[in-house]
Amino acid sequence: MCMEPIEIFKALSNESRLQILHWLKDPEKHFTPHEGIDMRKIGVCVSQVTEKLKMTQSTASQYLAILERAGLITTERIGKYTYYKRNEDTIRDIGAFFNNEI
Amino acid sequence: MCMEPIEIFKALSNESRLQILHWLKDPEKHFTPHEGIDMRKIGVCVSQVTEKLKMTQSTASQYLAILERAGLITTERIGKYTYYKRNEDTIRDIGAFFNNEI
DNA sequence: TTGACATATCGACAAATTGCGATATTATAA
DNA sequence: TTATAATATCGCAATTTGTCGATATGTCAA
Repeated sequence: MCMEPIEIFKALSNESRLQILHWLKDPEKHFTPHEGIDMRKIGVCVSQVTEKLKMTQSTASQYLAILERAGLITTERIGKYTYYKRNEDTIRDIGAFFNNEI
Repeated sequence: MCMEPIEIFKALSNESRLQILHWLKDPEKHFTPHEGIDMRKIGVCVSQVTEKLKMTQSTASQYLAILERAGLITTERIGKYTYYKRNEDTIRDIGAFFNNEI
């Protein structure tokens, strides 16, 4: 368990980032399909998030980076796409932190 | 269940405020006694928090107000003292929100 | 190699947050 | 009523965050 609660709460202190995390819970439901990729296993790419967010590519990329630095999502580059998906480990840990420390 | 997750996460995005919330879990352990008050039932006053925080009274008062606006603590004025204690309801709700929505 | 697309990063600027000192308000005791 | 202690609020400078447009970097296909 290696996480920075403050960094995590800051990452969660933004409606758009909260939505991204929520959408990633059931990506098939929220994102348009992409290159026959299994979103559940691999994740979704920046373009998909950008479209869904209705914000600029720059902002989407930065928000994903913030979530990643907080440990809430993981990243994997495949070809020219970068896929992001939830990191259930950290999400579980912060839940536990919530119950124990807060 | 009436809470603003963003406001709550912002309130939690600060080391001092996180500590206050944590200290209030077991106030007897963390605060110096005060006027024979039962801290567990009534809470702790701004002066106690100020002393423990080692910050100014102004900052302590503001941080408590932020936690209160987020619904994480409740306030009760008794005489010239204002006592604050945890609001377990909201804390439980945000935990549930975390498990369901995040 | 070049063109085109996907992503990351930089620079900017407004808005929000941090934490403080000074001051206003409230409540009690004398 | 006044002095005093406890708390809240105001105004501030410094820092961080939100969001963008522009540009740089990476990757594949032709």
